[in-house]
Amino acid sequence: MADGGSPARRKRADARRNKEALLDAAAAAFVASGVDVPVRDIAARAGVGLGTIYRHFPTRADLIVAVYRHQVEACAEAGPALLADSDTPHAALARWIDLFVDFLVTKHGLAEALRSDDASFAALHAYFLDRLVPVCAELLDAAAAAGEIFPGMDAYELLRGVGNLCIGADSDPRYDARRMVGLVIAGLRVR
Amino acid sequence: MADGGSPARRKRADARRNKEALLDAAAAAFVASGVDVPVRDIAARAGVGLGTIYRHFPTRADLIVAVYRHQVEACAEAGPALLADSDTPHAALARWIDLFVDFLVTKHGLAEALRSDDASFAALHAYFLDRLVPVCAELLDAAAAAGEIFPGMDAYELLRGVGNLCIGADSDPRYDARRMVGLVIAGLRVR
DNA sequence: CCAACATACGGAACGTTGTTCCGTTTGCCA
DNA sequence: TGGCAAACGGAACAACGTTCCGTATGTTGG
Repeated sequence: MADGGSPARRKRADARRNKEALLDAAAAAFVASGVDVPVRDIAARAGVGLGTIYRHFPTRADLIVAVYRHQVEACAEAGPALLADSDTPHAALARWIDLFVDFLVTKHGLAEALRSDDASFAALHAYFLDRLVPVCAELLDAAAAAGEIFPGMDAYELLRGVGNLCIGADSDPRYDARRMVGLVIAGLRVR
Repeated sequence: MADGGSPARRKRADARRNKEALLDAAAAAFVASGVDVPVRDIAARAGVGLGTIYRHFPTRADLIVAVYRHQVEACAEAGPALLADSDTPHAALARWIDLFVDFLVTKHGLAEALRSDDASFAALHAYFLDRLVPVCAELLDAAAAAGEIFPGMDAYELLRGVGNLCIGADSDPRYDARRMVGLVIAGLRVR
């Protein structure tokens, strides 16, 4: 358990408890009110003070990353699997992007936060990009190598665009982010 | 009947003057700090009090619409002209969308405001849609009639998606909204 | 088991921004 | 020019993010 050598002392029990409570409370609050939910609401749900939430998660991005880390990891890991399972690299790309879109549109306000240039979201930005851009690049390269899409598409730009297309998709019945993303993926094809 | 004809009394001179000053100040403030610039900043630029700005422009949307009305009108009117001048309806559509994108990406924060579901932006939403959706629909219909794109694309959805793609395009050198929008337009083509 | 100390906690307090409200000023017309 | 409706200004309040420090408590050495 001790992470050998590192002098990182075991945290106090109440600190660990509060961190867990905050994660649970934040997850619930995000579902109920979106990732923009006021910090006070999360603290109240968790039954802790404001100081506590800022001590454990200095920025909102830290909290969001902590809450959604597992799902982002799952999405990242699905990339190679889809490439192996799909008929063509382009199909794998399309299915992977669909996973990403499904994830984003079901998280109230996450797409907005993801593209925000607010400094307090830098960690969020960085985490998503670090984890997903390489996967997307791999899929793009495979599809380009197979001659299915024109080469040179930048993975960051594609993800950024797809993320943008997901903004507000959950609060407008006349807008279907999946259909628009589908157009983008179709537009990538060589003709 | 008593209010028949034009009962609209001529406004007081100071009121007209202040409204003009506010429009100028808002235009400058939008350029300098984006359409999210604090109301106080606009009031200070115009040299008026807070009450005055709210009296003339009850919501931020009213102010934004007033500032950009001319440019939106110009964009709307360019639609039929492009249809007449271009080689094909699809080309006209592409050029018109480019106009729209150029307009959006040069207005700090406007794309965000446009897609916001905040009630105070309802008037903005309504104005842009009323003015631009019919034009876009006309271009889409023409392209579909010419067999260049698959039929059934909804003008509202396309504009909404294009607007989304423009969000944050002016603060990220790695992201080119025009290229992403180009993919969408390419994706519309029948193959 | 207890004391002493580092750790962690809670929430008051402050800054920013949107929005309302009302006492005061001012343009306009008779 | 007098009077009044129109318009003005900014104080005041609410919501929110963020900081800070006096207080409480888990942990550990004796």
